[in-house]
Amino acid sequence: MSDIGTTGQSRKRRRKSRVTAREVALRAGVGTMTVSRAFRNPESVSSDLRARIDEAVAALGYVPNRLAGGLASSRTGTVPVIIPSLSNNVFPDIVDGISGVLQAHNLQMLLGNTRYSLEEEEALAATFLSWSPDGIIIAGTDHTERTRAMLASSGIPVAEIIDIADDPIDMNIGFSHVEAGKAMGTYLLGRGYRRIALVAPLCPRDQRALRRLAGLREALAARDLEPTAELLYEDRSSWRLGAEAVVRVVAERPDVDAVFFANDDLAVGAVQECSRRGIAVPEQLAIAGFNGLEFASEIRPRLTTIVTPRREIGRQAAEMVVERLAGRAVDALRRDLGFRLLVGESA
Amino acid sequence: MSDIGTTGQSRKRRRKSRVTAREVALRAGVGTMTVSRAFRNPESVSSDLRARIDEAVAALGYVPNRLAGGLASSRTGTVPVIIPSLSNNVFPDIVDGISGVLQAHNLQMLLGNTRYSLEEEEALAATFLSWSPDGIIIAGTDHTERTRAMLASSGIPVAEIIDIADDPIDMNIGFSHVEAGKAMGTYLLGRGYRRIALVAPLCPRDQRALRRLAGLREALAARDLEPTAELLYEDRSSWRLGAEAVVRVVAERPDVDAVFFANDDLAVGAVQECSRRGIAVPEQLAIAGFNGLEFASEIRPRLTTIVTPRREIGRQAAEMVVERLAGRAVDALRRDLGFRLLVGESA
DNA sequence: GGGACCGAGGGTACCGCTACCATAAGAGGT
DNA sequence: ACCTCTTATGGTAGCGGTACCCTCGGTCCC
Repeated sequence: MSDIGTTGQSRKRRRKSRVTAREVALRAGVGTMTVSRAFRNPESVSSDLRARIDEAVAALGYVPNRLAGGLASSRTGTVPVIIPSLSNNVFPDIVDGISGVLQAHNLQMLLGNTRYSLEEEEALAATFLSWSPDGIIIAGTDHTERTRAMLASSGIPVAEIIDIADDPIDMNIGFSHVEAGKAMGTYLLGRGYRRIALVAPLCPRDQRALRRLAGLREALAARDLEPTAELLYEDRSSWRLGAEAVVRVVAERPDVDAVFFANDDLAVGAVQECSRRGIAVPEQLAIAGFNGLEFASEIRPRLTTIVTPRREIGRQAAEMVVERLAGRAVDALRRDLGFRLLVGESA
Repeated sequence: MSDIGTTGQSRKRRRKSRVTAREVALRAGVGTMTVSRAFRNPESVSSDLRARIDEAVAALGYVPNRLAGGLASSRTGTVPVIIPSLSNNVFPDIVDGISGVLQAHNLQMLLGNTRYSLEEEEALAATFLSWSPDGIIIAGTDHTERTRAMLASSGIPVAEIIDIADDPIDMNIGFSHVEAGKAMGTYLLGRGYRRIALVAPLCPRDQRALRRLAGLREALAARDLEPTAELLYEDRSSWRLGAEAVVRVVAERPDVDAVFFANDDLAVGAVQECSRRGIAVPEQLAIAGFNGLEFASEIRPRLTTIVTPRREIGRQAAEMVVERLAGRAVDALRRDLGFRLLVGESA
């Protein structure tokens, strides 16, 4: 043991050697804790020291290591958001609402995409939780048992959004898709339509879309009616798919007088296709959509649809998480933000 | 001081006391290192011990703490993606391309949204870097000096995407927006249009949109022409904005025979508005868009636009980052994936 | 048969920061 | 003048893994 390890530093395993708080502290002639404080709560450090620290930080290009900070404090300032899709305009709106609030509170949003798979959702939840997030926002109320268990036992604020359920894991902000579907059904019935077809994507399993259909079916059942036809597609929603669907409906069930599409993308595609084929909307065939996306009101005939409070859902969910993190109790854990029937000319 | 702090463990600051590797190791009767190996490289652990560890993990519900792992190894398995917007369909496509590849390689994608602000971009880059990411993908080639410096000195693979530049920070995958604009200009000129108006959003500063306009202007200049009118909007692109823009153009410059919109959202809104107002497209007014979004081909007249390789950009960028992380050299650091002129009926 | 070699497994010193103290220096009250 | 009460600052022990060694038993080969 003459020369092995005697240098005392050759065995260090460092690779990148970023600037650390200690180096800043040395240069500024303060303790590391003061550097730490200067970053997290500048007012608690005298302006003299703060200036010296600022100088050192700038000179050395110090960037605090969040991993170390998170490990030590078990607070990371992150809030993962788990959603099933990005391609649909629905989720970007929600995410926008969330990120505005989180950003204002210095929280970092992490986005995860499940592609409508509960297995991927579970994997994402596990991954995110292993990062010790401060809170978590997740779309939907349908999860695997393990996902529920993980979230419930995580001890952090959990907000399930978009849909509402009777037994949320923790907080729940959204609206009832069943009620929304029912409202559309009631409206269509009120307009005199009786032979109604339903079209939905499954993507592969969009529970909320199915719930909207269920609500519409309920409305029909209340009048002893049932859907004249039902089309469920495995593919992603798109204008093209809506166009195909409406063609199929008309071909297979010419008696149908109205079609409810589970989302606006399908419905708009259908409206366009009808205009191409000379099918009068709504005289020959009424068309209704869901979500109230911008373009629904830009086509002619304007789409009759259900406007959903997407941005508001995101905003409130994020605010509830923030409240919780601030240690304040949140009053209504379960919030039904409702929806609005937008009557256009298509139905 | 009879009972305060005398127990010797009450002073520990633990709060959540998650299950740790040590507990798993104890239960399985192995060392912590073996637990660690069992997670990262299962083959290197004998099947006997592995089984015991698996049992303990399941029984205790152990989830490794990524913060600790990342701090110790300085590898976190994360790749932040910084984009300017989500509302536009353009970015979800790119993100999809990226996330598919990253997911396949067990890398976690983190999404950041700059809202087209270079300041927010800088803040995001700093935040993400403080999480010790393995690589980073960032939209665009225009950054603040500090952003460039941070990324360049980070020592991790950096992929700038969508646009191409002469002096990328590291890797660069995209296409030339100038060339794309020029291609559209050449096409429009070839079709006989001479009095061309340009419309773009700034959002507030979408450099790529401006470059497309610049390219178009170049094409005009080659024939000693210049744009008949230019409209730049601060608002986000939308159908409505496109509709407003086309109305304004027609009102203010009735002599305009073609309008180039910097993106399809605007262009489609314009086409719709024209059909509402009985303006014949393209006979009275030709309309061209940019991006090749799905709905561009679903309206009538079909939009003439430039199709951009969005998903492919995302895919290749992610793959280049993955290659680098695997220690392999990437052959072409700078890749121009080109674009495609899609001739519809609108111009 | 003995030593080099190999691969599985374990000990332990870190990674860089922050919670929890302890300490020191004023401030203020009597 | 003395003592308590703040307020500003620093020391230090973790947070929970992993890199870097090291040991140990078995193989292989001369």
